[in-house]
Amino acid sequence: MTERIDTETVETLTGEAEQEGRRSADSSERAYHTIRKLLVEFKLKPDERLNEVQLSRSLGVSRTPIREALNRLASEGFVSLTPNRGFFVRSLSTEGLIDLYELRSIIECASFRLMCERADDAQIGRLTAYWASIVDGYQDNPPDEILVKDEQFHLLIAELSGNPELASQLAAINARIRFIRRIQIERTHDPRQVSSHSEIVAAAVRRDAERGVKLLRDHIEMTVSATQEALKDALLKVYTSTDSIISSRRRRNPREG
Amino acid sequence: MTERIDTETVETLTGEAEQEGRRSADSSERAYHTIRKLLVEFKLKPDERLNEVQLSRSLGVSRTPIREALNRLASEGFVSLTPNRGFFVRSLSTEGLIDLYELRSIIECASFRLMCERADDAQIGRLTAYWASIVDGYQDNPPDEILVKDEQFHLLIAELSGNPELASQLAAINARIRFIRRIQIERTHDPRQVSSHSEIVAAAVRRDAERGVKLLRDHIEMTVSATQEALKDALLKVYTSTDSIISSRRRRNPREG
DNA sequence: GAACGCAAAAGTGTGGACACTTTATTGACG
DNA sequence: CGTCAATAAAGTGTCCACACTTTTGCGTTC
Repeated sequence: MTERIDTETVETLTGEAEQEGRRSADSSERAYHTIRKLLVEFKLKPDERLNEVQLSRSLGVSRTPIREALNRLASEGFVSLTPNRGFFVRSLSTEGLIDLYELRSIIECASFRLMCERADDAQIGRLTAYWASIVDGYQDNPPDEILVKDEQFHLLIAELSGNPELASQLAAINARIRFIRRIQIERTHDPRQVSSHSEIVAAAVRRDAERGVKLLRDHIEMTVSATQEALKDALLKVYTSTDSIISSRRRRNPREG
Repeated sequence: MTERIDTETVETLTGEAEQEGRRSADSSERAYHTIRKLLVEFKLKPDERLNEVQLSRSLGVSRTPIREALNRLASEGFVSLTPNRGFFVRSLSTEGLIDLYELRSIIECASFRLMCERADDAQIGRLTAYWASIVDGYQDNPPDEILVKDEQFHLLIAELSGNPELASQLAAINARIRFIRRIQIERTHDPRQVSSHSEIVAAAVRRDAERGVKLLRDHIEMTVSATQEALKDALLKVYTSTDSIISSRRRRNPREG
């Protein structure tokens, strides 16, 4: 069976008819987003070797933009590169995820603290307004929506810290844990999420850094433990799906642990 | 005047004779390190447009590995990419640097805290041993050596936190502020650096997280103010050097702010 | 029949070509 | 003279070709 990628997912790239040669001038960019999406959505499985030729065929572009995309993804931690052997999907280990959650907690807590110090009332107002605009029926949203809204909420705090580096770091971390977060959100319909966010907003209004940091830490801590469980589901979900891109016979990279 | 890059710096790439075709299989990797070094050392100036053809000629490889290297450098924040216009050296603004120092402080303080919680005596021993091995005549080293040793010291703390993400984040941040740190170290021969490190080690041995965090914060804070001054020197150093690669008439990228 | 080695196949790494876009240059027009 | 348009030059984005490396497959040997 020749390995093929779900066309529905990839369509975006080949969308605009392309009988004749090149003209788009952003194949790399689109390849980057498409492959990244495949990674986030588990279409490409952990430890799997990425075949450049196959990817280029699937996305309808040559290997050059594929490689440029993979290089970017490599420095962002989505994939790894072994010389002369190619790119591999980042492995999915519990420890690695816990580390990322820990990093996220650090960035977010620091962001909140700085926001309390620096943000003026109008800026804090943006946070309360945003939360007010999504709080109604928050839990009734589909998981994808919840995920986006939750990420936006936390990202807004990072932006209000006044340090754009914090915001971009958080965005990068979010992208890397998104795949597991989505699964975790599907599993746990915890109403405490809502009250937790409300309390965080309240602490922000009072400029109560200590309280907010504690809330955030617990908020994230809570998800970490849920993640442990979600991970089992994830692994199941990954290794049982029939439309695997790579052929069934899966082998670990012999050069890595 | 055709723009040329100091050959002495670049030599590393063409070092091993290459009359006949290709065979190395790591041109991208070497291009990455070479260009990164050029950026760190100010050989390539802020806001300057990077000419791929020229770079490829200078480094003796084709544009393909150059572009792969630039893509990686782009996602690491060293350069930016504007479609159809190419790669530009990250601009050198005070605010941006302060943000990076702040991020560094956040990562380091969190690392220290975690190290105190998690590292066993043998691991703390590595820290004390490393510091003991470099403390003698620390300030007498050339600036480059001081920089490397200082970075290693702080990186070791991040590693001892037990969270590899923290270590890799810190390494990335260090690379981005290295160019200004070097200049700053040249300027300020502050003996407090030494005692500061010693105190940090002492706090680590006592597992005194609060004390260590305070020391680190002050330690970095101190450098930030020195950086403000160093920046003036840097800008001078950059824009007065006669063999500027960019022509005198300097224009900002019209598509950016 | 298991281990080894050799040859074919698959796959990555890089050079080079060329279309399209941006930038620089030239010349006409006000 | 300065502004604008047309044109030429330079530069990027992408494809393709091919060398070199790794992996697979097969036959040979003990």
